[in-house]
Amino acid sequence: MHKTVPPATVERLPLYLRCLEELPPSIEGISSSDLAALADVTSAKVRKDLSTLGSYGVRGVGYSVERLRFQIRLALGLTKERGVVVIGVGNLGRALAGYRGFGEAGFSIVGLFDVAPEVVGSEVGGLTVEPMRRLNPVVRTTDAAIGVIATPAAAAQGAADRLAGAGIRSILNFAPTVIRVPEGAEVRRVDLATELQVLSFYMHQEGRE
Amino acid sequence: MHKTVPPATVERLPLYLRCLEELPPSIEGISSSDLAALADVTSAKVRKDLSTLGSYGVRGVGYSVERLRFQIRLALGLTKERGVVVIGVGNLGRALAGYRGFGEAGFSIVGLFDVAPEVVGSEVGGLTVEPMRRLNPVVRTTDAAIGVIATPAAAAQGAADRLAGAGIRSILNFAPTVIRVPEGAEVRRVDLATELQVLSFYMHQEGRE
DNA sequence: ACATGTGAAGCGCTTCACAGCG
DNA sequence: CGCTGTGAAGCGCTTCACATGT
Repeated sequence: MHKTVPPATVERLPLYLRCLEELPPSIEGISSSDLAALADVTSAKVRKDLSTLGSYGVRGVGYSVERLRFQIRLALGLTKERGVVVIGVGNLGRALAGYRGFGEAGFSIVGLFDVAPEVVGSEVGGLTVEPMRRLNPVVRTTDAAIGVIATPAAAAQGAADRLAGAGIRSILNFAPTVIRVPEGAEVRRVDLATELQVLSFYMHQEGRE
Repeated sequence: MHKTVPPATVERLPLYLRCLEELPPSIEGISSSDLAALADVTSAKVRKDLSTLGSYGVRGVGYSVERLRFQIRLALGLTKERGVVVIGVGNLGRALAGYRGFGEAGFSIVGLFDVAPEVVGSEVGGLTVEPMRRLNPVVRTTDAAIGVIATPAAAAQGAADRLAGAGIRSILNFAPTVIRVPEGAEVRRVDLATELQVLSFYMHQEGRE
């Protein structure tokens, strides 16, 4: 029944969820191959992925869109809104603060923090930027669950330490460096330069042999 | 000799390169296990990855830092600077335009484009935002190689089509939607909501059995 | 009849462990 | 001796193909 969901599947569940949420309300059911076409994956992958959540399809018919949305949200733990704190209010931090996709995805920014005195106190995306020493109390009172690091590389490890110290165990790191966190904490890294360099590889490779 | 580099390795090469570039000039050699520690991977992985580029290590000693940097840059096709055009100058587009990491990684933004008349003509990060119809000529004259989509989801497919039409075959998509491109083009997707939702899964999972 | 759910096969990545070589 | 480079084993993900169920 509740087998453990493989990491590769976990990475695709948000994709499926997004595709399902883009469907017009008139569409009540969907087959694995139709969903596969929307998500640009194979239908076998869709079926295997969904089957790890349980048997929610109907043979000969397909899946109920609404049921699927519910089950994926459940599996991802999106049953309640999760608070996000952002450290580093530079270009990227500002972009994150103004990003509307948060709410739709089940998250809300509950705190912006920076070390620079000239930034602290300014209003960004409806929130006032606070000094780092306010991190712990804000995390405590808002019950924030996720920390986003949007600092320069040199400040990233320090930010991670502060987040860990505040009890945050899920970190999204936009700084272009590897950060170390205590056992039990989870870090995901998003690195623009890496993405471009990977594209560069395949571009470069094209002309080969 | 030049075996094909596995995708998993390609994704790690930028990481190694970054770690190597952060080293002080005094360090001339490095072992696979030291590099592994910096990159937070296993030493066997480092050796296997580097061996696909050729045999550039010295048994009993390690790798020459400079040689490794050169070989990784070569493999990634970072021998010449590559031009990047950005479509969509909202919060994210602005953040990208101001991002300093581009240059260090071997890229430079050569064009910013938007459909909104109130944005076109404004100066962002040292470049003037241009209307979409200027895309083709700019790509042609600058020989831009990569397109970044920083539009809202609804405009992403159109942006991708325009990029493909301009001859761009490497696309980095920040819009939260799946885009389709012609055969032979490469797309990488960076999705904030997906990252947060994956974190949410593991957070949620923690309390289990 | 038709689409799901799933064993089984296939494939690629990771890890192991050691031969090879400076 | 120390560390690289690499076959071989182990493991997980993907794909196949069909039994299963409505």
